[in-house]
Amino acid sequence: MAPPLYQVVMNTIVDRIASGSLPSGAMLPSETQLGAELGVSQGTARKALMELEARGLVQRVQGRGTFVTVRTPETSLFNFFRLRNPDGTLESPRLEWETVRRRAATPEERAELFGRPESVIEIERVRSLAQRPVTHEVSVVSAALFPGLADRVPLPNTLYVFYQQAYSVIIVRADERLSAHAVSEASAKALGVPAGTPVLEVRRRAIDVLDRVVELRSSQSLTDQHDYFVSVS
Amino acid sequence: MAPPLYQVVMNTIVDRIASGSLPSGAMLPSETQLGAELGVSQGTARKALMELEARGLVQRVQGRGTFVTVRTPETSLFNFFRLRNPDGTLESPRLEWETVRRRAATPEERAELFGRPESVIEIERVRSLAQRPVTHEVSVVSAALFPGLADRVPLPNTLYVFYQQAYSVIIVRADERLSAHAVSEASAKALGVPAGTPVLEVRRRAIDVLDRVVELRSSQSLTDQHDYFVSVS
DNA sequence: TATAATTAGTCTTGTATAAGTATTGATGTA
DNA sequence: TACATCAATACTTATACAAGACTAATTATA
Repeated sequence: MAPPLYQVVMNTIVDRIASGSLPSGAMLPSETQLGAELGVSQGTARKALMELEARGLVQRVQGRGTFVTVRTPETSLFNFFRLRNPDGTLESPRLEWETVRRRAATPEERAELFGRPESVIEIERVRSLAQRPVTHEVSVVSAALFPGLADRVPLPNTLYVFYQQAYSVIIVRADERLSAHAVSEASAKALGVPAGTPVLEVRRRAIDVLDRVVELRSSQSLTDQHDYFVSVS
Repeated sequence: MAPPLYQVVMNTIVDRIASGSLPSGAMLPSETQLGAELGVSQGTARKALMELEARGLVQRVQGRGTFVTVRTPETSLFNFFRLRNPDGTLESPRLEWETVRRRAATPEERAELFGRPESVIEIERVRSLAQRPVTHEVSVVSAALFPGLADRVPLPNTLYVFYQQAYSVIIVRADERLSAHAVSEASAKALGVPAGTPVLEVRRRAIDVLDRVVELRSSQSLTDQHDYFVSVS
């Protein structure tokens, strides 16, 4: 069965974005141009663009055009870093320190990550809010998918923006499993809290626009001063 | 400025659902009928219906029709009760006990809840998974918005389904603030765990189809055997 | 009972027109 | 001349409508 035309149009655009030929912030062809270029009507091109907007991949404004969604630290924060003050406001978290190393993948990581990588890059970080360490997180990505990443330390504060800018890997959604535990030994040391302190543990699988699991991240956060904010529907 | 026609169509349908004249599971008029009835084209009626589907208010299947989304305990569970086994599966949580009482609203509750109620109904519950109490939750709703609710104990297991069936109050989304704490004294007693046990606290504001905050819920859960599952995008 | 025809619904595509945005160029004035 | 103002215009997306294709359930028929 042939897929509908508008899906064909969608796929070509997704490919162009994922390949980097339409970089972050770039203006897409207009509905009319796109239709002419791909041999469909303006209405069909329009439907594809609206679908992509609904998925958050592009943004459209009447009278101006359609643009590849720009992931700034702020928007990325809003989506994936979600510690908030009790009143709902948010300061920027500060990156205290990080270590980046390359190592062999565990069997679980091989099974979960896209490409079944033999070798992974592990990024360990401590973030602080209000002059106080609050989050200890470890991110793991395939070394093959992010060549040379380990040589680019220090990495930018917001990894998802960096993935998109430097590797055209666009994170669009994530699964998270949350639990409350007594802080782990490693995190207790990293955060400078006594053993037994309750922490919020978040285990996240980040998924990109091509539906690939490209990052595993596990974090422990202190939530006596801040809340982890979620909006569900 | 007159709103676009498709929004007018949307609003009339939302009103019909919220008023109960289109109950849960009911079939809506077809695109063609709806268009004729409201004096717009089939395409415009279609656009309204698709928008409502995107919001989860109706479900459409080609060749059959459009139906008001049915909230079963299962779908409601999937949306708003999110404790999972580590492997992602889910048993049905059992309702251990509940108490329902009417009392004066606190100033915070008055400020948050729709209608600034003087009087609220408080529903306290303990749920268990695998023969073990895991969640202690307290829900608070406006007494005016849910008349007679306190007289209907025992309440059904899933409140959101009940709200829709009995009061045509349709919860469509929620804000949640999560944190990890040592268990509160009340919850320690309710769950039968020692003081100091880490629990996941969830404070939720549930919002209905008319954009009203209709329920405040605070729960404490044990997460040593289960995870709290979230999907973000 | 099986099978074909019909009906009633959504889905896809196309076209015309409205409305919003930004640029350009003319015009008036200090 | 230099500069601000304003109208025209050449883009863009948004709205609305219409025709035909596809899909599922029901009804008629062999």
